[in-house]
This record gives sequence, C-alpha cells and structure tokens, in this order.
Amino acid sequence: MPAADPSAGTTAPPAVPTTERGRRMRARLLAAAREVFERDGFLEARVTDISAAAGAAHGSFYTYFGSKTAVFRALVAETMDDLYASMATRGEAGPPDGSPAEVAVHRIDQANRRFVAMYRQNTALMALFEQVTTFDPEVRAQRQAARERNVGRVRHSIEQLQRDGLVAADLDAEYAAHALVAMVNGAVHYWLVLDGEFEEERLVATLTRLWAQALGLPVRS
Amino acid sequence: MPAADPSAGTTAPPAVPTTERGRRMRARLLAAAREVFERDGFLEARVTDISAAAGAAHGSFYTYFGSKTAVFRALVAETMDDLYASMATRGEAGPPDGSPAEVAVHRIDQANRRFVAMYRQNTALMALFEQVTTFDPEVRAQRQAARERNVGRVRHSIEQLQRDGLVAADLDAEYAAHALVAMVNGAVHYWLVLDGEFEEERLVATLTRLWAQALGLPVRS
DNA sequence: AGCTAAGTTGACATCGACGTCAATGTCAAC
DNA sequence: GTTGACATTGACGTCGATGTCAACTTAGCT
Repeated sequence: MPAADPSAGTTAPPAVPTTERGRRMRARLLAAAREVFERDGFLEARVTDISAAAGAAHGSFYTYFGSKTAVFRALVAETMDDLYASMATRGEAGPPDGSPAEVAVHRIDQANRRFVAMYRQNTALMALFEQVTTFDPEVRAQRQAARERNVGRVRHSIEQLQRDGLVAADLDAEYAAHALVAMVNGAVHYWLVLDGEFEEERLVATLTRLWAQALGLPVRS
Repeated sequence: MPAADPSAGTTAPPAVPTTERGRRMRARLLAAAREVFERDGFLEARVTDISAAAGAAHGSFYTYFGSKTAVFRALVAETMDDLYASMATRGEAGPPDGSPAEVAVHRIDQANRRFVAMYRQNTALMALFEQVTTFDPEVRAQRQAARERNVGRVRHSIEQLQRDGLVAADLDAEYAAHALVAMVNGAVHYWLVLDGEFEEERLVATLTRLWAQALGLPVRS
C-alpha cells in the first residue's frame, strides 16, 4: 500500500534477523532511527533519512520494521528498561546514620537526584516519548506502565512510612504518590525540555524539601 | 504548494472578514475546527473535514486560514484567554474567618478546585494543547506564557506568605511555585487525559493537603 | 436594474512520503 | 565451486491531503 499510514504498522510482517549480518543491520537501523528521531522529532523524521543514516538502502528498513511507528515502538521497548533500571540503582552513597525520618528524607533526595540525572542524559529521548505518547495508543500504554511502576514504588514507600508512624495515616497514599511523581516529572520536564537554563542543585533541593514537607517529614533548614 | 506542510502557514495571506457574512463563515469554520480537532486530534484532523463540518466548501477554509496549523493557532489564541479567565474568578465562596494560615489554605483549595473544574470541562482541548505543544514552536510559546503567568501568581502568593511569616523564608519561591504548579497540572492531566476514572473530591483534597504541607502550613486532619 | 467588491465554490494539479518488488549480492555448507 | 537461503538494493507506482484558481453568487449601493 501507499502513503500516509495512520497510526500503525503495515502489510509487511515484522521480520526477525537470522544471520549475524542481519542482526547488525537491524541494530544499525535502530541506532540510526534514534539519531534521526532525536534530531528531527517523530513527525519530521523520514524513513528515508533513517535508512540513509544507517548507511542502508531504503528497502532494508522495511525488512526489519513495518513502519516509522514500528521502529519507534521497538526503540522504546528496548530503551525504557535500561532507563528505569539506571534509576533503580540504589544504595550508592551509604545512608547517613540519623533518625528514621532523616534517613527517609535522604532516600527521597537520592531518588530525585537519580531521576534528574537520568532525565538530563536522555532529554531528547524523553521529549520524544512525551510527544509520541500524545497520539500513539501503544506508546501511551508503555508510558502509562512505566509511570504506574514508578508511582507504585513511591506509594509503597509512603505506606511504609505510615506504618512507621512518620507520615499521617490518613493521607491518601495512592493519590499522594501520583501527585508527588507528577511534581518531579513535571518540574524536570519543564526545565529540561521546555526552558533549558536552570540550577540543578537548587531544583533538586527544592523538590526534595517540598516532597518531604508534603509528607510531614521534618526538614532541616 | 502541495502536501505535508511542516510546521506552519502557507503562501495564502491570512485574510480578515469585512462583511457580516464573512465573519459568520470564519466563526463557523473555527467552531468546526474545534469540533474536528477534539474528535480526531490534531494529526488525524483533515482540513476537508473541517470545511465539511462547517458546511462550507473546501476553498472557503483557505480564505480565512492559511493551513491546519493556522486554524489551530487561532483557536488557541481565542480560547486560552477565556479558559484562564474562568479560573481567575476568585472570591466566590466567602473566605471563612480563621487564622491567616487557615485562610491561605482555603485559598489554595479554592484555586485547585477551579483548576480541576476548568480542566474537566475542557479535557479534550487541553489534551490537544498538550499534543500540539510537542511539535509547534508557536503553540509551545503560548503554552509557556500561560504557564509562566500561572507560576507567577503562585510565586507571588508564596512570597506574600513568607513576608507574613507563614512560610519559611529560605524556601526558593520560584522553584517551589514551578514544582507545585507542575504537581497539580500533572496529576490532573494524568487522571483526566490518560486514565479516566478518579474521585475528584479525593484528588483535590489530597492536592491541597500536599500543597499546604509542602509550604509548611498547618493542616487539619 | 446595473454595477462592483466581497465572498463562495469545488474540480483539479501538485507533491512527496510511503511501501513494493524483482534483481542482485553474500556466505556457509556441502 | 556450486548451491540456495537469507539479506540488500533502489527505482518505481500509489495515494491522498494540501492548496490553487477561474467561475459563480451574494448583497450593498446608486
């Protein structure tokens, strides 16, 4: 079939490389796709440019991916895990001895720092992700899932703090988790994607402080 | 010129209606555009459908708007003011007598309620706005401006509270304002645009509580 | 009625991104 | 060195949304 393909994949079956050569080609195409997407955005990206950037013929692209949308989905699938994994790297700096509340605040701070660092190193990709989310249901679902995982972790942490008596028991852990995640997400997205200039240290410190205080944890001025 | 028009307007000059008839046509087209956009999203929307929905000929569209992007910008320009104006309607319910802090919290709550209500009544439009923001620089600028205004208001409010000694003086008002706005924006956007089902009352209450506590204002359990 | 400017119309040309496919190349196994 | 399955190539046709334009309609004015 021809032009303008709404949303999704085409007639061509996915195709899985069998050879080493094939695997390399696919990998090159995927890398090229990422380059082009990051440079031009999803909408302006042309399949032609991707093939070219991969040093491959136009047709080769369709051997491994059914459409522009298809590569993007593959890209997301193969990248997101790494991203969120890199954030989960916990227990770096040894937790300081202190009151349980202080330890909790320190953990929040560390998590925020990791998040900002990750976002900083993948700004273009995150912007892309945000963009495609607005019109591709499948990518939206992936994003939703990622967020859900994130929120879930935060929620558990809040509930734990409630059990420990550090956070008011009548706080709605689910909605609070959502809101706090939205706060960090939104603030970081704003500064990195939309604005550009900002003091990372000041931002993280403020985020941590707001987060901690919102939960009713004591904060050292 | 021809197909796929990246970003912006075309050769055709804008065109301003002189007659009553013309003004009506333009208005009908704009309304139709909104309908179609809300139904299909920006990308899937076809200029043809807009003309049709307006009961006009295809050509008429181009008499008043240079391109799909152009109508959208016009739509945003003519709508945003109303939206944010509707939110600024303050002083509805009489502020309760109470401590200054209680009054402050009440104000925050009212603002959050207004925001959620506005978002609820214009969900489709807000989603659209978010979508186009990711690829049209001009719309992005408008969104940025709207946000800036919002943040500015919050920031002033925080600074006032600091002057009154209700909020710690060493809190970074600018970053805090950004973060809190992001929190409310993000949470509401998530529930209304991405998820769907949620308890509005529970959400607003939690948002207000987090906001107030984040600033160190006392909250009645 | 006659005139004119503004508005309206819709068939048509244009264009460029997409996806196909027949031909050609590669390489490991026999 | 021959074979054949897998991979690569790139010129080509298709398609449909966009934007143009010359003819036509409307309505205000004299």
